[in-house]
Amino acid sequence: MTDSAVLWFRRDLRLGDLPALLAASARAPRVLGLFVLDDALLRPAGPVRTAFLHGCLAALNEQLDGRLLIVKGRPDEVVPRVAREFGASSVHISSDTGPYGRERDLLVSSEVELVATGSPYAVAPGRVLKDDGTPYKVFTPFHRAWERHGWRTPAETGADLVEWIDPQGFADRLSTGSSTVDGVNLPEPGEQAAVTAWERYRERLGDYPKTRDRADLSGTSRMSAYLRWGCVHPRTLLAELEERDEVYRKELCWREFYADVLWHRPETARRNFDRRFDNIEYDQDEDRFAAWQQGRTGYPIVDAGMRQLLAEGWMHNRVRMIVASFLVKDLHLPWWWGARHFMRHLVDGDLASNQHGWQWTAGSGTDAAPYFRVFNPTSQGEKFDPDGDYVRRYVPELRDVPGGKVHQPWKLPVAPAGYPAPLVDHAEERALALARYGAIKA
DNA sequence: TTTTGAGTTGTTCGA
DNA sequence: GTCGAACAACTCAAA
Repeated sequence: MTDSAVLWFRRDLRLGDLPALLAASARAPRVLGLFVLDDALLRPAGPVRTAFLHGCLAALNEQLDGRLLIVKGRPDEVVPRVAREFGASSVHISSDTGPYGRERDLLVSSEVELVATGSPYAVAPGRVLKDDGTPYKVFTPFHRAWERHGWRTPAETGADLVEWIDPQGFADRLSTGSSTVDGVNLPEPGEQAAVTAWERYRERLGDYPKTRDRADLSGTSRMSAYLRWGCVHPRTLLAELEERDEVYRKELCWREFYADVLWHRPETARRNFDRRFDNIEYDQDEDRFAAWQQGRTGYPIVDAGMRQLLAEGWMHNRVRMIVASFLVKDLHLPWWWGARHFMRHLVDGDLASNQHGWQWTAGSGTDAAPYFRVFNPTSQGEKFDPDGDYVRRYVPELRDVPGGKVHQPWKLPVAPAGYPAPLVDHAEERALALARYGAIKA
């Protein structure tokens, strides 16, 4: 037993149910909390996710009575230096199972003793395997095996477990950056906010199966940003679900499935999971891409979604599928263009869920949508935003169009001022998409 | 090894 | 308006 240890926070910005903290406390009575602002990690993130991160760091710092050490730099340089400086013999982490995190941790572990305890998942990626020892490629059997595997109950941890080392005077110490972005409505950051949001949502969990697909209602839990930064662990949520919450539990499992897929196939963060789709013909139309990004396609549900993304750093899950289908199958643009845009703007942007969600839409992923499954943006709008409230909330040009009529503005006697005509004809583009997908099968 | 049942999220067409 | 079938085979998982 030595005197002190480092707890290096990454995507586990909390103190409750944190096994790495338990492990650190078993090694040393005095612990230094560290976060490394790593350019490589933050590069794909835009101002929104960065601001939310800073908010979470500020909240964590407050929980530690101002003793969180934030340092900018390369982890393989910063972490060993900090450990040396504070006389720590071990550095404790929760595993990061993404492609970048794995390489980074391998590099750091050649310099210091890196002790990994726990992961951001109820079941760590790589644990659920088929009887023959190979990973699952289809969700439903993975889900069955994942439920069978099970997970621990939440660990009892908290700030009072150790004495936190005060890093006052450490030369490179930074304070947290801004936790706001002009014009963007972000969720309240931090562990306490996550717990409060979850407690409030729990009362409405029973409605989840009925309302989760409705863009106009607040039927989803909006825990994604908190799960992204580990303000709360999925185990904590799972422990409070009941039998009847199967649909919600399944959604948490999707997050674990995609993390598992990325663990086994790290290259699929950039490339098609199914390499046969490398031959699909995509267009390279920057103007159409810009119209999609800005929410000026002339299809109201698509434009509302893209504008919600810019206004809130978040988009309703159903609408994410609609805009993704539109980019890939109506505009014929590469899925990774859309994936990159999402990763830049989403406050909950998670590499595994994002890249594989996009590949599902594009047809190139695990358990992919059959290629003939092309979302119709008009009927999806009418189905999941029946009164048009969602569209009017984000598209002011259509604010005076009543009810569900808002989904087909081109049918109105007078075209709404300032709103664009449809960028493409859906029926035509659908036929073209089917033809291109059919071509690679031949 | 072989066989069998099944596979997130949809649309369109024709009866 | 409502309903079922077609869309297309193919791969996966497990018995």
